[in-house]
Amino acid sequence: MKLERKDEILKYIVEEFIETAQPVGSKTLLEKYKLNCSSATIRNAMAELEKEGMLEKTHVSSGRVPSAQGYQYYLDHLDNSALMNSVDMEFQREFQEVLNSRSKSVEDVLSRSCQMLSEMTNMATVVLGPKATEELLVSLQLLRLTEKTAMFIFITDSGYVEKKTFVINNKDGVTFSALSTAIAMLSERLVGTKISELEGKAKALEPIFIQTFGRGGDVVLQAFLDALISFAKKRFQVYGQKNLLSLPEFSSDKESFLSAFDALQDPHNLEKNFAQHDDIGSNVNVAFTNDKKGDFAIVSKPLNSKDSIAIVGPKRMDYKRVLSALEYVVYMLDKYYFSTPASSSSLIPVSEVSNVEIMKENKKKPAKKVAKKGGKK
Amino acid sequence: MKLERKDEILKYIVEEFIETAQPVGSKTLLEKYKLNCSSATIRNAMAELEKEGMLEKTHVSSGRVPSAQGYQYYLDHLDNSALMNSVDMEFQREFQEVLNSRSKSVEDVLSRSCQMLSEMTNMATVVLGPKATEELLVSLQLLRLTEKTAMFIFITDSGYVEKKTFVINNKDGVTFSALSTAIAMLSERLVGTKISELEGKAKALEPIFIQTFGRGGDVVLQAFLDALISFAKKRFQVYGQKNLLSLPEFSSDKESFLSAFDALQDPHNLEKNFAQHDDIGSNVNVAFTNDKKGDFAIVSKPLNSKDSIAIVGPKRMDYKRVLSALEYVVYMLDKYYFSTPASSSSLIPVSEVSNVEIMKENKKKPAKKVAKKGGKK
DNA sequence: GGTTAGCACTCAACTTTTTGAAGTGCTATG
DNA sequence: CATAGCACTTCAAAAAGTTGAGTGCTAACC
Repeated sequence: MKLERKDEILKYIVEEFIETAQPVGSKTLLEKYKLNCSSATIRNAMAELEKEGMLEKTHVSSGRVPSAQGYQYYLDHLDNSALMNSVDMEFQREFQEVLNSRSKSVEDVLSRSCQMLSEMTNMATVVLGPKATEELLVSLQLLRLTEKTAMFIFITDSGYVEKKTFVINNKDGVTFSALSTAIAMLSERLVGTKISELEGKAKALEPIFIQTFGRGGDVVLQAFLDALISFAKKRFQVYGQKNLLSLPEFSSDKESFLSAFDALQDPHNLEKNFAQHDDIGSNVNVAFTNDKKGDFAIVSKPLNSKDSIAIVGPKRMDYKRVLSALEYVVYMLDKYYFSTPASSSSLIPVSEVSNVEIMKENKKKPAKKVAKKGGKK
Repeated sequence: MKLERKDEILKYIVEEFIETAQPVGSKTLLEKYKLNCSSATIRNAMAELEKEGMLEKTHVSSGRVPSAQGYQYYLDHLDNSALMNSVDMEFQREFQEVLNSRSKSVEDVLSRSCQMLSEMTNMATVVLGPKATEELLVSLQLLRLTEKTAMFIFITDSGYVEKKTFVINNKDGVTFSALSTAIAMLSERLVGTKISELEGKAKALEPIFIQTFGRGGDVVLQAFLDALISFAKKRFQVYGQKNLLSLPEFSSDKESFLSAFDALQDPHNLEKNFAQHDDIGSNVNVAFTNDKKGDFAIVSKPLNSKDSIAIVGPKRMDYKRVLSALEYVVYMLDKYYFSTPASSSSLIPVSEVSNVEIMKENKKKPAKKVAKKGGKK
């Protein structure tokens, strides 16, 4: 059996299955893709590919479906250099509009980017930030909201903001102004500390507090520490998870959708499947999960030094589309937001670039390589 | 036909349907509830109730299903005084634990409360805040994140925090310190302004900015205004929407779940069906929606002067359970968080109340009345 | 060796038929 | 006004039959 043809057949099967979500048969393959051989030959090739673990059958007389290994092989042999130029023009145009949109805050642009990614890929998109506990406290404030309520505001070095509102009751000398003093004191000592080390460091201040405020100081400190414990580990945003419901792999079976939904409720579970920041700027990472929580493909890429962006869906996804779209979006965001080349302009760089370039001929396409990364089996 | 019996039959039908989600027949009714009459009598009553618009049939020889009007009647005639005491003991115990939990910030307690409500009612729970645009700006800050990025932080009088990160590029004199001065200036003039009026008011400052900063000031101001425009209207949290998927009304039909999901993506659409704050502290409101977006019941109650909490699900929901749970939770939250009776204690009131009371015998049950409010038909 | 035509077999998916349970309305009677 | 009885309706689920896409294998062919 010619190796070349076998590869080709595998590729076609993967693509056909990606498109139709139906097991692929030898005849269909023959008709749709012009292979100059007969269906019997294709069947032979398929039998071999199955033996090699690239394909699977749903039942003895069904067509073939790619296995995880099959997808992996497909991904490893994708023509990456062509991907970047395959980004849909319409998408590029729309994305350009986002970059030129009125509000150019990182939050707004990122959120709209993700919505667009979700929409065009019909998958869920996740932006995953670093664990808040690994970040540094850069600001600790107290704000009076009403007569009886006050709000702590914690801000970390990557701009994560967490607020905690408390009810104050002017007893035991816990007045707003006392609180204010306490927080100023805490702020002075704790800004610059890693969140995870905050508790220990704050605890050490307890004697000072009790000395200064009496018993009330104790309570303040405890409340502060308690608030910290629930300091969100959730540094993520999920977009378009409802898209998954329209996919055949989830719509047929309620359970699987729910488990996908759950997994996306707390994507930190998926974190180990994300691209690492070590190789920032280089690769798109494709990982497959395979646990009780479900069976996903996670296509991810570091977005900047802290965050990653990922497209999450079933293994059967249009990788060409997904990889190229993600690559494109990250490239553009990086270019216009996260790096600031000398050539670019003032406060909001994009505002000056009235016509964001559209990549059609590849002049300076970024390095692109799909990295392997096996999910735990 | 005895009126009393008819009422009773309607009530049983509603409750049976709530429980089983199946059309209710005369025989079932007779067997399950001890009505001292025959099935034929029940049938006659049902025929009358149908004529009055309380019941509907799914097809000519099916059992009966309550109509919206039927539910309304049922709700109007619920024995409200008994509800408050019907809250599940286990739930009360668990809720007490939440109130006594380590972190007593309003955010944490509220979020856990809603999770509990969702879980016990198997519905979605929504906390809806006021429109951000109707609130006052109480703080406007600038924070340097990295060499190249800075973050605006807006805070409104109800403690809503919004952040916008921008990339700074030291050109045209737009340095961080210039920005800082600008924001200080803006802050001085704009704090206390209603968000919706901010834009106009800021615009008036443009000449001053241009004069002070030259062209750069212009850009800053514009960026600021643009960020405002996307200042989230979304002041809400949704919990447990995945529960809806397990309900027969949604699980059978993907479309209906999606429309429910969509409706919950932006609950401000549902806002008109929420309890009004005029009658704060008084009533639980039950409203039915009936539009293209779907068919829900919304059981809501003002939580404090700003926010409302609502349980959202299909019209077929266990109203006794839902009403009592919501009533209970809001009552407890109000008691320990939003009002601060003289009796209560220091910084975080609940921390002192080591054993939050459990209502078993009704001593001081709050005023309770179900308000009518027709959804638009 | 690789390729192909042909054939028997498998199995899921769809359609049709059958059956039974749950329900109603109506009528005559207590 | 309530009830027993009966004829009729409808849906849902099971059973039975039909179809079609797919396979593996064998024998022949280049």
